[in-house]
Amino acid sequence: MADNTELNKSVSRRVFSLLNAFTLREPALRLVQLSQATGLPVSTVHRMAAELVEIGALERESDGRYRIGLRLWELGSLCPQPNTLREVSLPFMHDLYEATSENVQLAVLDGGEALYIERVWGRSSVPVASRVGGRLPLYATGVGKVLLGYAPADLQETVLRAGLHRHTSHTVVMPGALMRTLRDVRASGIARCVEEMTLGTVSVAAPIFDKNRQVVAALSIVMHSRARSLATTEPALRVAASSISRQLAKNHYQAGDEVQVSLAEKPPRIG
Amino acid sequence: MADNTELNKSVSRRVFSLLNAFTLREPALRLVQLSQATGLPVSTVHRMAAELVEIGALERESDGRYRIGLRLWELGSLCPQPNTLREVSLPFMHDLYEATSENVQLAVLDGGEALYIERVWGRSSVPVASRVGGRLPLYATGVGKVLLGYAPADLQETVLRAGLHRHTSHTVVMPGALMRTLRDVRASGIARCVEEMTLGTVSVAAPIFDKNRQVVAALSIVMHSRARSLATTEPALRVAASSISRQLAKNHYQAGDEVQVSLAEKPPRIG
DNA sequence: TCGGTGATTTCCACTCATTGGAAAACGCGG
DNA sequence: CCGCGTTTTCCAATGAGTGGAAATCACCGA
Repeated sequence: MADNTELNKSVSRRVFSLLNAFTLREPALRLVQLSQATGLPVSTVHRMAAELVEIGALERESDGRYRIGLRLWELGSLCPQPNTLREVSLPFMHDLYEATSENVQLAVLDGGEALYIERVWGRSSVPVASRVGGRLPLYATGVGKVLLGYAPADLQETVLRAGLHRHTSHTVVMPGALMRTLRDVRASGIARCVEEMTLGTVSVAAPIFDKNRQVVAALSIVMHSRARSLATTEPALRVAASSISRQLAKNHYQAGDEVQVSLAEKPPRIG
Repeated sequence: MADNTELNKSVSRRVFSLLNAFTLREPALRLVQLSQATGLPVSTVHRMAAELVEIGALERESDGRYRIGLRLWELGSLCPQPNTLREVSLPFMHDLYEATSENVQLAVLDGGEALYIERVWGRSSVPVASRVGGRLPLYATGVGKVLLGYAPADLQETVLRAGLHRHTSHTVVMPGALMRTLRDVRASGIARCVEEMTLGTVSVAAPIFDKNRQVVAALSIVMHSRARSLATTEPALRVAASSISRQLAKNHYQAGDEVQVSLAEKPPRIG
């Protein structure tokens, strides 16, 4: 818990170590929990949290627990990378969902993990472990294998060296096997992931490129392992992925930076 | 620009006034711009921004401009309110989109404005002014009229007193007329908005209730004014809105708080 | 190539906001 | 009604943050 104790030099760091205490499975924390999680004295946390509530970065429930505030969500939604990708990809993701009725996901590479940016699904789709804003390991997911496959060699090594944790009996935990898979991914432009994260679900994933043919994200379909074979959904996935890439290129989207997409180009109308 | 000068007492406030300088139309700012926008001395901004970049709250481009960082997006995505609404509503929003091919939007009330939480659209949908994470006035949008119509009287007064700004020749700027509309909205459970924000677009909106029949959000369809009449889309909208309400109730969703939705309930699988 | 202008970065002594221990207030369960 | 864990308030000591100023960089036009 109290991991980041030493690095709490500045106020800003303290503030963010406080905010970072919130996670997907622990989105609401009481004062003492926050104190424990950050290693900061209770009175300090109390004062800071109160200030963050005033600012709107945090909200406080009637039961005294703190949560991430709307203003922080709003701020985060200004982040250009996920926003641009989302804006461009969503229509295609819908198409893909319509064609398959399965989960359609979009993820980027961040800090040696797959960070899920967007997800389209319906009532008949299989439940998945990923959430928008959530992270999953690169080596045991479809999107992860794509992102890792196209990543520079040193990242691949880093991930391998960090250790492959077995999630199911199908998880590939042998470095050699994984490296071979990654080469395949690169060669074929498609990654398959069969029950490596959860028994009963399989996924196919394809890379999304920017105008310089750099991989900026990965698109995947996740379905029940008894569903139609992976092979039949692959063509649709490929089409969607390259459509998105093409559209990104049109918008001059590059690597990890800018572009206002439609905001600047389409005439604003309303709802 | 330099509005919040006086209130920059604490470090946390300064940090957030810095972050708040970023907006949808100005998502990338250079050092001096940040300094101007916040009223803080350049050297101070420089030091702070550098620290925020280290933390990941900001990112810095090759051209020296700062942007909101991925970590901040990730943090914001932990905000329970939009997340829960999104998770529950999206499948229904897709259905609605499939049935109409028009923009489907979800917004909540925040700070006297409509804050857009989610949006589903396709290539054939009319372009809209709203963006996820963006804000539009309550009195000139479909979702806004719903949110305002069901809001407590004092908020209605506040909004009226703040002044109704004319966006198009159709914008209702007479307080009396607006109040009458709001009564209608409340009575009928539907709001209509005809070219009040942008010429050429119309919208219908319906409220979404929590288990205590409190309005927590508004759902709307935005389409070209020459499209099929508003009347024909209303039934579909109503159905979707009440389905979402029912689903929220199932998840014990209340007012502005918690509930882990599916995270805790469905078995985690993968992608 | 060489000034010139404006943005960025570095530096450091002053000072005031932040700190956190301690004690008081709260609130729940037994 | 008591006791324990949590939250809130308080305040004197102090070191982190500040910001003016000067150095450096980057870009442009002559």
